[in-house]
Formats: sequence, structure tokens, C-alpha cells
Amino acid sequence: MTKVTIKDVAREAGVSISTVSKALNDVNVVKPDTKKHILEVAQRLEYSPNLIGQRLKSGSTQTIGFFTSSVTGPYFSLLMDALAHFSEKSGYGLNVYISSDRHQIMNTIRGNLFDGVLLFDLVISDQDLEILNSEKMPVVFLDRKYTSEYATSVIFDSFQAGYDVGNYLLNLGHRKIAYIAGFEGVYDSEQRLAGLRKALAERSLAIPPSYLLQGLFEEEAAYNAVLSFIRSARIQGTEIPTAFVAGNDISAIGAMKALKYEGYNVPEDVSVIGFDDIDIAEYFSPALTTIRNPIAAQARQSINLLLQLIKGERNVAAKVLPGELIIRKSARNI
Amino acid sequence: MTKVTIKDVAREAGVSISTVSKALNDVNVVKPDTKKHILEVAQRLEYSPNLIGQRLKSGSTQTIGFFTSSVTGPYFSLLMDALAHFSEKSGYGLNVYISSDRHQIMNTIRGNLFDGVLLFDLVISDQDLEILNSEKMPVVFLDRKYTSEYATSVIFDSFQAGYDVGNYLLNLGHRKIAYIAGFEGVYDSEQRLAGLRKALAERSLAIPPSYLLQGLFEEEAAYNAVLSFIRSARIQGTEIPTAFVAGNDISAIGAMKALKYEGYNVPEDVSVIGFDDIDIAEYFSPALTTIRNPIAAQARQSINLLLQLIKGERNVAAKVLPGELIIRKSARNI
DNA sequence: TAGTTTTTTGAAAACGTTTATATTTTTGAA
DNA sequence: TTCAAAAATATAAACGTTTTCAAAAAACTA
Repeated sequence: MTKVTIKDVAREAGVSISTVSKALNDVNVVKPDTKKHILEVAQRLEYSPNLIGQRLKSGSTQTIGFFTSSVTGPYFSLLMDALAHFSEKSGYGLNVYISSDRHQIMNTIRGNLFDGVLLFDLVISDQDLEILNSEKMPVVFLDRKYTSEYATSVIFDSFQAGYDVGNYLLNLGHRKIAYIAGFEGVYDSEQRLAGLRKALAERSLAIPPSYLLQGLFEEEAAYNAVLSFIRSARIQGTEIPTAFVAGNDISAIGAMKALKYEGYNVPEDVSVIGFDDIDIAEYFSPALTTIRNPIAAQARQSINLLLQLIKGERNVAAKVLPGELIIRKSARNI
Repeated sequence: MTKVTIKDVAREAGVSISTVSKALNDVNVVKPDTKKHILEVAQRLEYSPNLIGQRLKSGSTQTIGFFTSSVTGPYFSLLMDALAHFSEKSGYGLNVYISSDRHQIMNTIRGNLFDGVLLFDLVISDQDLEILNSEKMPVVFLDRKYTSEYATSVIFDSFQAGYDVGNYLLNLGHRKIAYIAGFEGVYDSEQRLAGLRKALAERSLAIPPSYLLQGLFEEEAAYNAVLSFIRSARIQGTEIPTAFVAGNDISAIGAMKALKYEGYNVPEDVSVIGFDDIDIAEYFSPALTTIRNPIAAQARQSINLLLQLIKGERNVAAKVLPGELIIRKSARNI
């Protein structure tokens, strides 16, 4: 009726629970006959261990926690799938927690449910990080650079990505390049801009302040930003850039829609490049040239580093992964 | 150094662990002064309860498990996000498990880690389902109809969706309609086809066998199926249908690419309709007319039904949700 | 003040495991 | 056969909680 425990198996097999435990866990100390009998009984009773009991006693959960505030967008699907794949391959279960409740998150991480955790897109105070460190909780960040005794990170090189995009456009002959930024202070957006600026600076070029738009990493905001930029540029007689670099693909799409609306053809009149290579990028018309994040590589590295921390290694160095330029149709030479 | 337990708090506060427990859990029986003192000590020591200990003792986890074999595609992101939202609102944590390992899955579900589980896109034998039922594990299926004492389901009405698409096309004047099926025996695909057939039958029409293509719910397979269909139709002088209904959006996209490749314009020459309303549908050119699954509604209902089962209700009736026709550009009147 | 009731606290059991140690059984040598 | 050693099994403690029940302290009552 109610769930079968190890006690039931012991009673039914006429043996003590410690013997059952040893038989089930393959500790090589129980007589083959007894073991066979116990296994038969366990199977007949459809015994399945209570993982909570096991975990409480053993202190280990063989489980990795993946914490994130939201899971929207194609990026997460791919990341989670890859993480699940690699953790399973390493003999660990992956447990995804979606929440933005700071207190809830800390409580869960500190609840001894995981051998280690992956953190993404979360607001966690320095004080909280210190607590995790003092409790020796292995942590890997997937969205920002951070290292401590028990924590490390695996992130993309957004600076390099911006630099690569810059050089690609420069080599296509572009000189007047605008940047559509994400929210003020968003690390990725700022790094991409910095990389882009470096590429320009190396050829003694720069982005004029008026070419810096606020797209908020959203389609509509980018659309509006580009629209009002173009209109005021026309009024003031300012030159329109020959290329727009958007902080991410979504805002690139917003930008392209605005350009089309204002009568500009992409890429004939204006080039547009994004970052991320989301699903839509390939299907949009024109197909979007962008920088692809090597998500599978990030997942593999994250799991690897986390396992190192779990195994007892300390001060594991952070990893920075390069992106890959995916050349499609939205940018061309001038 | 190592993690603070309730014992440490008790010792530091000079009181027994049972008193600490009561103070922390707000059992209204401990003297205000004592409680205040204990709370202070707990805070100072940065005490955070061991959830495993709590769960073992209480037998409840306040956690819902969401099991799925894979998480690719835009559908899952939205579903998980909505599930997380609604479960959090109900005071339950949501725990996503991604695995295709039948044994692993059963072991986890039966490991007393969850108060109830949501199952999606999983291969589970009838025998396993019986085990879950005998252990009184509340279960809600999100991908197939099933009910038992402790299980129920929340699914879309694929039949109705097919019927709606059929009527929409008929009202646009279409009479020659082809269907691009998923894998043989896939429930959704067959239901959609059945609904479509009913709409046709009501006007004394039918789908000829040669208009039934195999698209396997994949872009490439659909592309190939449509391509070879058209070519052989040309050779044999058969009429080309005026509309293609694809079993899902992905195969609709494959179909449109094949049609375009063969010189047909969508929707001028041929109409195409899909199912699901995936992200790309809106951005593809022409934007895809499709049936949208009300994902948020499914998430809300799933959580609701699961909570009913958890609370002790039995034989909870399954829910069937209607889809919504999203009219875009890929189908038009003839 | 002494007895009684009420409030507050503590000791101990329990949840389902694993594992260290103790006990029993079996084996093998003399 | 007997006894020591080896092998197999059992007992009990422990993991960190909550909760029942008993004990102690405080507050009334007469």
C-alpha cells in the first residue's frame, strides 16, 4: 500500500536492514546466496530507495543545481539541454531551479540538496557569495567572471566578439558604424561595445556619441531607438551609418524592421549584425549575420569545472570561450 | 567552518534543539523573549536549515518535479517558465529533470523527492505507471490523455485544432488540401488529421491518399516529402493541392521552402498552415498562419490539477484545452 | 503560602538510509 | 573433533530535522 522501505525488504527476506543495504549497494561482503535472495525480494516488492534517506546519511546528492531567474529565449533551451547531457554523462543528475526570489534561491542552494551549483542570470549579493564560499559550496557562474576558493566561471569573450564584428565590418569597407546597446551597465553589452571600439581605434576610427543607441536588448525598444534616430538624423542632416551593430540578435531584428520601415534595404543600403545566433536569426529575412556562442562548449566546461570543485580542487581558474562569426545575409561590403 | 546546524544554534543560544525548531518554525508556544534570542543567534550564525533533514522528517518536500526527455525548441522555454511561475505562486518549488533514461527517471520520481510530478515527452511503461499509482504519487501528464486514481492530464485539443484549420481553409475557398503527417502513430499528428478530415467530410470532401505526405515533424523530412510529391505529381499530371496543412510549424517551414524551390509562391499559388506557433513562425517569410497552443493556460491548469491531487483529491478529471488560430500571411483565399 | 493550572522547555523518538563495530556462523588446520 | 581465523550477518549509531510527551517553570487561586 504505502511505499516499500528497506525495512520491509529486510523483514520479507528474513535478514537485517544492514545486510539489505550492503546487498543492494554491491558491497562485496554479503554471501552470494543471500545477496541473490535479497535482490529477488527487493524486486518482487518493487523496492526503490528513498533518496532523501540516502542523501541525509551519505551527505552527497550526486546532483547539480542549475539556478536561473528565467528560462525564456532559445539560448536557455540549448544550454539546459547541453548541461543535462554532460552532467548525466558524468553520473550526476541536473536539477533546474527557476526563481527570482533571492531568499528562496539562497535557501535552496544552502539546503544541502546539491553537491554543487551553476548560477545564471541571478542577482546575488557579495555577502551571499561569501556565505556560499564559507560553506564550501562549489559554484560555477555562467554569466559573469568570478573566482574564489570554491567558485569559478565559464563565460564568453564578449569583448573579443565585439572586436571580431568590428574587424569584419571594417574589412567590408564600413567606416560609419552605430551600436545599439543593451541596458545601461549590462556586462555583455558593454564588453561588445568596448571590443568594437578597439577594432575601430586600431584604424583611428571611433563611434560618435550620436551613433550610440539604447535598445535595451529588446525588439521593440531597438525598433523605436533606430526609428527615432533615423528621423532626427534626417531632420538634422546627419549622415546615416552604413552599419548597425546590435548588442544582441533580438535588437538586431528590431533594428532591421525599423530600417525596412524607413525605406532602407538590408544589406543593400545598410548592414546589420547581432550577437547570440538565436533560432530566428537563420530564418529572418535577410538571414542575420551574428556571433554564435558555443553553448555546448560552455555547458561541457561548466560541468567539468564544477566537478573539479566538487572533487576537492580549489581556486579553479575561470574559462573564457571565444565566439564564432556566422556570416549570413544581413551584412555586406560597401 | 562547516555548515551550521540546528544543534549549533541550540548550543550557542543555551537552549534545546526542539525549542530552536519551534522558534524558527513559528510554533506559537515559545516565550517571546526566548524566541527573539534564538532568532538573533540563528541570524548571527547564518543558520540555514538542511532541507534534506526537514524533508526526511516531514515527509513533504513542497516541491514539484517536471520530467522531460529533452528541452529543445521554443515550446519548452515558455512552458517551463510558466510552470515555474505558477508553482512558485502556489508555494511550491519547481524542479526540472531532463533525462531519457527510463530507469533513472523512475528512480528519481520514486525517490520521495517530490510531492507530485509533471510528465512530458517521456516513455513510461504501463507497469511503471501502475507502480506510481500504487505508491500514490500524484502525476499530471502534459502530452497525452491519461487518468487514474492519482493521475490526470492537461493536453491540447489537437482534433479541434485540425478541425478549425480545415474550416478556415474551406472558408477561404480551398478544396484540394494535403496533409503533412508526423511520425506514424504520433497522437497529435493523427488527431489533427482526423479533425481536418471531419471538417472536409462535413462538406462531402476528403483527402485523397496521394495527398497524405510523411514529414516526420522535421524540417528536412517535410522538405523532401513535398519536393518529391510535387515532382512526381508533375510527371503524372496529378493536380497540385491548393493548400498544405503541416502537422507542425517546423514541417510547414520545410514545406514552404520546398514549394518556393519548385517555383510556387506562398500564399499566392499555394497556402500553408502549421501547428504550434513556434517563435520562428512569426519571423519566417511569409509569416506562418498556425494554431497556437495556450501554453500559459496549460501550465496553470497542470499545476492546479497536480495540487488538487497532492491535497488528496482522487480521480481528478483531465483537461483538454482549445488552441487559437493565428492568422498571418501563409494562407489566403483562392 | 501551598496547591493548581497554565505556559514554557527539554528529552527522546522518528523519518530511511549507511556504516562502524560487535556478534555469530562458517571454514580450515591441527 | 577442536579451535583459531575468516567470512557473514546483526546491532546500533548517526545524518538534521520535527513532534510527541514528559518535566520544569511560571502564573494564578484560594
